[in-house]
Amino acid sequence: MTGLREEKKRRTRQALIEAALTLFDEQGYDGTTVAEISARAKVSPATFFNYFATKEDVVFADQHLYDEVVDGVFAAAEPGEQVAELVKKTVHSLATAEAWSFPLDHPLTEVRTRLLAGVPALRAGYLLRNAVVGDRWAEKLYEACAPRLDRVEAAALTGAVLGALEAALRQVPDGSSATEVVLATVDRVVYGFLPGKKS
Amino acid sequence: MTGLREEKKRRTRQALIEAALTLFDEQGYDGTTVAEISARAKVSPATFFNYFATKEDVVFADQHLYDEVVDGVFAAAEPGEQVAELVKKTVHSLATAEAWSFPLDHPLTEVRTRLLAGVPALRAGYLLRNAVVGDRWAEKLYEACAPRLDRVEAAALTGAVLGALEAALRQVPDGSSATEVVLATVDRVVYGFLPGKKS
DNA sequence: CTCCAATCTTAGAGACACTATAAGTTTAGA
DNA sequence: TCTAAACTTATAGTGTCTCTAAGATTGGAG
Repeated sequence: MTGLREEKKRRTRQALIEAALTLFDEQGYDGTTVAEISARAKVSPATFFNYFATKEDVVFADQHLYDEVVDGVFAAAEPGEQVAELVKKTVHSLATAEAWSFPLDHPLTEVRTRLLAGVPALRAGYLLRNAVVGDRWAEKLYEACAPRLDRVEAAALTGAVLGALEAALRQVPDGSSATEVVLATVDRVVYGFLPGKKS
Repeated sequence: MTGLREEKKRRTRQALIEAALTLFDEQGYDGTTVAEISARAKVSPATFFNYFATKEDVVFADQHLYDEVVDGVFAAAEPGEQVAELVKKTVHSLATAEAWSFPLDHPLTEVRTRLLAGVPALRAGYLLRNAVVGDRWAEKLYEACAPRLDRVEAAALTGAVLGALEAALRQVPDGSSATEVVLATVDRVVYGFLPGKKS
């Protein structure tokens, strides 16, 4: 079923991502044109926009999968599950999701991380995608936990978790353990919202 | 000292903001060109970019003042002040700062709020500016409170507060009291980070 | 009042992201 | 092998934004 057509598309897409990240690394994001990216991937500029709606989209690759990750957590949740547990499970699932089109130890993963932190336009795109996932997360959390939480509380909780993680991870020195920071940060935020439920 | 020159510039700037917001309201953000905005304000398109670096900048007006608000809070802080107090003071100062080039009851204020929430590109810009203010806030908070907080904790705390507020305010129905939501949300986030300091 | 210098506005040319359309090419399946 | 669908591409155009240089306006000195 995975015909020659699909395989070719997959390889073109991957070639575009690799070409883009490599050029962004060498020349900067603003210093690289879509024409250069597509030339390096040996396709026409029109084809680039066939795969990615915008130039910045190529950096975010498969991040849209986060929506499905959130849905999956709540689909698997038992009714009446603790709010704190649901939040932590979601964070864990998001943190370990393979939504980056490269293995974590691939050199271009580091390039992408550096771009997301350093190029304002890309940080903005990252924050927006984060916030949109947060909207969905809040909605699911509300549905699963009402009336223990109202809509405002659910949004504040998910917003706080995502906001804290984005800011905190920015301060973690390279090579240091991000996982510990994630766990500690989530614990503290959740504890503020749900004092009785400290795990 | 406030010569005729400065006054004229101020009026041109205000005219551009009003023209832009009015047209965005009538035709949508994407459906409005810089040429239309500058025509309505009776200046050339080149002049528009003299006042605003980008089309989206016109929506954010004087939001850069938030940097000075943050600096002001920490300049006025006494050494050894409680972390919780500093955070709450900063939120209060940010919430009441006049950084919107209109009185809060001006009709265009509502238009701007609707645009920031509804147009993805503008929400992204808003989130980015929020995050940048958060970076500065975290740095100041760390300087004022070290070693009671480390850099990661300071960033997580400010990120959580800003993230929670952005998400929560999105859920508050029109006309309902945003102030109460702000206060309650900040209390909960701060309490998570500083359990002994509940106010 | 006059003129100079600084500042502000503007026109014009151009780079680049992105859209729309239509034509050409490749693949899947009958 | 032939056809229909899917994919790629060229072309032309719109709109944001940059740069440069020329024109207009203002503040201050003589």
